[in-house]
Amino acid sequence: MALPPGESPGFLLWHATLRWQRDIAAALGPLDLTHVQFVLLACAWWLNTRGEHPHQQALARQAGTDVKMTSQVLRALEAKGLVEREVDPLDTRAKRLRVTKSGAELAPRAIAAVEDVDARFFRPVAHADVVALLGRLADPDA
Amino acid sequence: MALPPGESPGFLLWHATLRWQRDIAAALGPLDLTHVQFVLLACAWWLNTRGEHPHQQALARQAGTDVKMTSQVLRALEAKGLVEREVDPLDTRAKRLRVTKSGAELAPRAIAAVEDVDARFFRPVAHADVVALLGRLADPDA
DNA sequence: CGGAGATAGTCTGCGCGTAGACCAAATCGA
DNA sequence: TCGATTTGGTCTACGCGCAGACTATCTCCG
Repeated sequence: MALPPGESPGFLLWHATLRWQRDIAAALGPLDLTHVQFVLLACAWWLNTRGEHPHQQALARQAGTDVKMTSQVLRALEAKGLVEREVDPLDTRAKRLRVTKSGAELAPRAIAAVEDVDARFFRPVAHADVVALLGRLADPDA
Repeated sequence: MALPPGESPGFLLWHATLRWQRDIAAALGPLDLTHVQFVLLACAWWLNTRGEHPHQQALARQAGTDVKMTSQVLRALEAKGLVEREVDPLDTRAKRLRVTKSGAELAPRAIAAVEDVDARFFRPVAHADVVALLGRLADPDA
């Protein structure tokens, strides 16, 4: 019990992410995107460029987001005219995702903004170290 | 642009923290505490054992939490009978925090549970590496 | 064919996490 | 001393993040 918890790894992880999220939010604010909106837009856009029009489930899997939240955020993106959700004729339960022209124009700019934040945020540490360490923590089975 | 973002440090940081938060929540659930409730209870308890009865602001500074959320969560802890918020006679705006007998009994158990999660969660990596890396990311000015 | 179970998506509810506005009390300075 | 500013705390609002329940559809198997 060595509080104050300045040395607790979990505490540091938590605060590092909070700080990172604030930086990301500040960078995406001018683009009128939240962090999660960005992630889903970017993932959908990337899949679209590969010729895939994923279901919401597939996108959630790709982005590592909760399916229920994905549903909700995608509707927000749809309301902003950045994506379209069309019913899959082969499975009328599911919806295929298509990034609109406006979304396709926004996505690369948002990605650049986020990569810029990442570069600045992680500048104090070596890239390979971060990826190795966080990769193991984010998904120990990988 | 190397999506899927499996290699993006920010993406990994985000997901590592999400996973950690789920583990923490699972460990604290049986104690009827959320993560933030735990942090504030533990910090207040620790300060109390040092003979300090901090204001909410001071506790928020110690825990690195938002002041407004701290206010709200402390009222939840008060409703559970874990802390008391008594008006400071020297500054009637402020409230001094005192962990109750019940809170003082719960805090060490919760701390043990969280330390257990941390030990398991960070087992795949070296403790010194994590602290060095996350410490710099959590507070680059330190 | 028809019922059982699985799957895609949505709805409700709760607790952070952050921002902006607000109030009351304390402090500082002319 | 009185007014301006600062400080401690609360309120409202919005968007995650997660859990549980719900509908509609699809699939599989007898």
